[in-house]
Amino acid sequence: MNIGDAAARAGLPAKTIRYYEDIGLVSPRRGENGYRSFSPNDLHKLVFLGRARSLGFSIEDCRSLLALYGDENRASADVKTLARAHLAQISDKIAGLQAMHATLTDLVSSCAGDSRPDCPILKTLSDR
Amino acid sequence: MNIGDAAARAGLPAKTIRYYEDIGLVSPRRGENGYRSFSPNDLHKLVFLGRARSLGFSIEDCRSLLALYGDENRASADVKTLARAHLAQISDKIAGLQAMHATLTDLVSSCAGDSRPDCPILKTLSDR
DNA sequence: TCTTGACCTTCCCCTTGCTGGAACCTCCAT
DNA sequence: ATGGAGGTTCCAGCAAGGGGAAGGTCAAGA
Repeated sequence: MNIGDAAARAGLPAKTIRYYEDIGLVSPRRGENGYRSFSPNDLHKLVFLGRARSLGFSIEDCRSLLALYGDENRASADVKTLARAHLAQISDKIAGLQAMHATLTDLVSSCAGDSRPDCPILKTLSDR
Repeated sequence: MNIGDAAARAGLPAKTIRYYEDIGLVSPRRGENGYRSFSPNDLHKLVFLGRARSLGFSIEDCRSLLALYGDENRASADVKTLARAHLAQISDKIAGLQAMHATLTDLVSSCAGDSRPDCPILKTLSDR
């Protein structure tokens, strides 16, 4: 299967797949013509990667997850640890964003939003 | 005031301040020796930038905010519009992260996390 | 057979918002 | 005069790809 089909089936841009090959996440064979040839297993990996990425796992996490997936003797504890660490990062991000959101919501609601220059948003940002 | 003092007072790394000068957000004068010399107004801008950045505004948003701040004839509506757009982006990000969080929480809680290889997390990622 | 258009290849630069480091200059205190 | 703590520039790199150029290949239609 050529990269275009693999991309369509995996739901990933071809560019992304090439990048994944570049960094060693997948290693499709090459045909006589130099085209990448994706096996069902390669495709499967790509789908796996797409899902892991859509859950916010970093590329390095994905590399670890793929390794664990391929390891018959893995301990599910290792997967769980990785996922929990990621979960904690997500929580942190959410908390940070919610703090921003709260502050900004206050500021926005206190701003008249008319043609006059007075603006509590700018005032807050520039306050001494 | 030299960059080190400006950095300490603004709560920004010196590197960041040099970067901000590079992209035209601040324009401190230069002394005879080539050192940057920050005026109180420059410092004020840096503090402004630090706060805006900490609220998640992009550099380009910061540029606009600074321009609005310096414009006596601004309409507060323009500031509000900018802030609201940013708020919407934050909301989107939060929603995305919360969806990830929910999914991952489910997966994590369903994983035994022991020494056996069976793992619903990997199973979900690799499911056909 | 020729050509056209879709697909593939590599390559390098661009993005965001900095951060680290190398090589070098300047200032102040001893 | 010398040492160390500042400052300066420039270059490289991070995540995770995206854009686009220059060129090779393949399959179908005239």
